[in-house]
Amino acid sequence: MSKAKPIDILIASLEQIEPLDQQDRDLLAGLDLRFRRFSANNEIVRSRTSPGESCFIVAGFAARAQYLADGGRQLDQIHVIGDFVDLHSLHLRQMDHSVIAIGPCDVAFIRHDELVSTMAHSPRLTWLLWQLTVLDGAVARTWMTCLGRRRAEAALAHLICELLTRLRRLGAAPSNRFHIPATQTDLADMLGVSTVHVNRSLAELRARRLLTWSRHEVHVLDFERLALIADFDNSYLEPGNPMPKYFQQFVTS
Amino acid sequence: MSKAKPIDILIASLEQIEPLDQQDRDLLAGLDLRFRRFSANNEIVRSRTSPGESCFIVAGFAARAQYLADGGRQLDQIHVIGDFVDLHSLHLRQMDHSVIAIGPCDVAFIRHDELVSTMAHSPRLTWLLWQLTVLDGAVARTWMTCLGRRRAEAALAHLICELLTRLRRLGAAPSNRFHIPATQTDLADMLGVSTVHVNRSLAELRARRLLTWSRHEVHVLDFERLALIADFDNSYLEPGNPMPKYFQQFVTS
DNA sequence: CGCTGGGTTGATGGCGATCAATCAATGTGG
DNA sequence: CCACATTGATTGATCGCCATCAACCCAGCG
Repeated sequence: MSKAKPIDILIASLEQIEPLDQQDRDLLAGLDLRFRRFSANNEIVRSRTSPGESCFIVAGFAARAQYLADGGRQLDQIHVIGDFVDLHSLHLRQMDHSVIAIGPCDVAFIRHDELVSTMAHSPRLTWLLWQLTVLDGAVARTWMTCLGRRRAEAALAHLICELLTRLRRLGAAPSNRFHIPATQTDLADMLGVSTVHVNRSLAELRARRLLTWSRHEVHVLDFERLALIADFDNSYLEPGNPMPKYFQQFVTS
Repeated sequence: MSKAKPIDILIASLEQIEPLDQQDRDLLAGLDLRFRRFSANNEIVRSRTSPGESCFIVAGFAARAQYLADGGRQLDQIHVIGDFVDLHSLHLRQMDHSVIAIGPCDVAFIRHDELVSTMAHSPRLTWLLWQLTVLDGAVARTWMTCLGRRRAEAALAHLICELLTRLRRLGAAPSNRFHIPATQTDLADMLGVSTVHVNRSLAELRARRLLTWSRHEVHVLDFERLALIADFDNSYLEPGNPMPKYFQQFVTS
């Protein structure tokens, strides 16, 4: 685990879903990666463009953002290390959203043609990458329910539960503490409320002694109760179905 | 087009993205379909189950729904004829949402094993089905922005613009009129507001002479202005990238 | 006919927006 | 080392969107 190469981060992320065989790992390890560091609020992928590469997060946090005519923005989803944030561009003729850095963020890019030929050699990787986009949809739907039907405090609690659950799985949240460089402005754009209201919702969670959040350091004091007021159910974060056998047996046409 | 068999509806839907060759059409035509009619508010696919089949809409409307602990629900997306609404269950170990009928709805089910072996014979169908799930995500993100950052009236206008755009493409909205059996309660659960407020937002749109909506018959009078207040941009509804050549050349391992 | 589900309208109140001020932390140039 | 600027967090005051409760209408239907 120490001195993990960037590609190992992606491999580990995929193996959370399903174990890879050595051949798949070799295929991935053979990929030609381009690296770049972004600082807060910079665009990793720009809306309305047609990138020739997809990217995953090597370090830090990123988010998907849609911009409005009035200059406002909605953050749809927050992504953590290992997330293949821009698999979508493989299929989208034009990006419907931007991917932006939340705090400093290291990103690895893979050219689409390389990605495709890798998949052509591995039904399992094809299946897994497809699945990533489907699981992504489940996260999106869950967040929609927060936006549409929960009050800001509950939605914020839900977001924190989700982040903690995901980071804990990566071993990045020892004793329910984690670092996240998001500002209250970022949270406001995520929750669809004003920064002032985020501040008050957060103050309320603190007052209830459910968590502390200071200087970008979050400490969840009572996950159980936090999950309760958030109406949080982690099953949407679970891995999906393993690849069916039949999928393996591709026939060259 | 007349007397279309149910599978032709799916084929037409896929060919909106990319033309199929005869072999792919034959593969689809050979699928064993199970049909069932649902009436309003009945569950086509139930949340938290693990279906062994996926389904597409043959006639009518359906929606994805997530339920809350307090008994409320959020409708995440409305689906129309030809939509492969439940491709997700192929990948999800457990459904994170229900699919319910909005008004009477005819649905065709395909067993997962059949679907998978069909894909195993056609990289193009694999690519297209994957793409459907990705495009689905783009629609979801766009709706999130409506939920988070638009007032009810604008969000409602946006929803109507989306429906009209999709139905027009299917030839199901002659002269900007279409039928939809959704009640104001359904719209409220979609928009994340109360039925009373839906009623008032709708009244406002009528007062501005942008549309009429009565007895489940919608007539959009001024699409341009409706799109303007909705901040509607249809590009997220466009087809995605065609299958890259390399994807074709699967290697049997 | 009365019942029922949906649509419409009014009154009242709360959540959250907006404007504004203050404060804490950090950075910058002199 | 200190004035000054900048960024983000916090708090108060006021306002508006939308929830909630309640009544009423209307069409379809047994």
